[in-house]
Amino acid sequence: MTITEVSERFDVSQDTLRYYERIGLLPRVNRNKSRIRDYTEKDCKWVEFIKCMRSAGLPIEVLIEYIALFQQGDETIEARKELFIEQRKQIIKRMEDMKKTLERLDYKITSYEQAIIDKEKALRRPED
Amino acid sequence: MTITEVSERFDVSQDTLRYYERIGLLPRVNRNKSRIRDYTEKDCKWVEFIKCMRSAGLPIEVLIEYIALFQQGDETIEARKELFIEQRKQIIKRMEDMKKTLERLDYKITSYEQAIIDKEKALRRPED
DNA sequence: GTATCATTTGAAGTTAACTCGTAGTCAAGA
DNA sequence: TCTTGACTACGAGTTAACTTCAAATGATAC
Repeated sequence: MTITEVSERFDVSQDTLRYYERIGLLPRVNRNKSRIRDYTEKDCKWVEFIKCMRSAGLPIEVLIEYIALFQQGDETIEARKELFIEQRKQIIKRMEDMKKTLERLDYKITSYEQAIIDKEKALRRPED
Repeated sequence: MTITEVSERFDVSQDTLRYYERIGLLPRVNRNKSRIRDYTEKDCKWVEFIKCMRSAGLPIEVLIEYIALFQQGDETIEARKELFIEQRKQIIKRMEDMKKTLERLDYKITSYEQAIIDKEKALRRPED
């Protein structure tokens, strides 16, 4: 699979794919005889995984650490588990913050709606 | 209220408070006779509001726009409402992404736990 | 066989959101 | 009066995460 195909399939720019590989966020992708990247299904799984984790705000640095641990084999299972538990905690914290903000936005939106209705009512009153 | 007090009260650095004001994210704070900032309760409300919105990931640019609209008065209520509705949509999208990631992390954590248990069991088996 | 086009690498540039550095002001304490 | 410490403005520096650029290479189309 070429970089163009992977880029389109996962909606990640080619530059980003190369960048991820360069910084060790993606395990090194194999090249064909012309030194051009040839992505396997396994590589694609990684891309999809990274996309998912990034969309939840996990920092690249943490993901690099995870990949490194993963490549060291079964000895690092405990460490990987701890890493995920920590990230899980942070996602929950962020979701709580967002929930609070959401409630506040909802309240504001409702108030604004009421204000708009009131304004219209005032306009429709005969004495104006 | 001095900048030190506000900074401590909301856990926002003095630099950030000055920065927010400089870029128009905070309405201009009054100075005393010595040109030193003297925050009112109203100013504090803004700081708290900005902190809340930022914690949910609303971009500074959007918040600047909101403050600008707010300062133009009642004519901008509709625009402010639309701005909030758009941000609301984006927060919900991000929360959904996070929820998906969370489920995936939970699954991984459980698998790792099982793997650790299996490894320990293997160690305890008499034939080893 | 030459033009075109995707791809390669590594370095430099960009953006958002701060954060720091510098030089200067001002009020209070020794 | 001298110094100490908080504060000021504003420009420069930083960090994360990309993105763009430039020069070179290789394959394909005509």
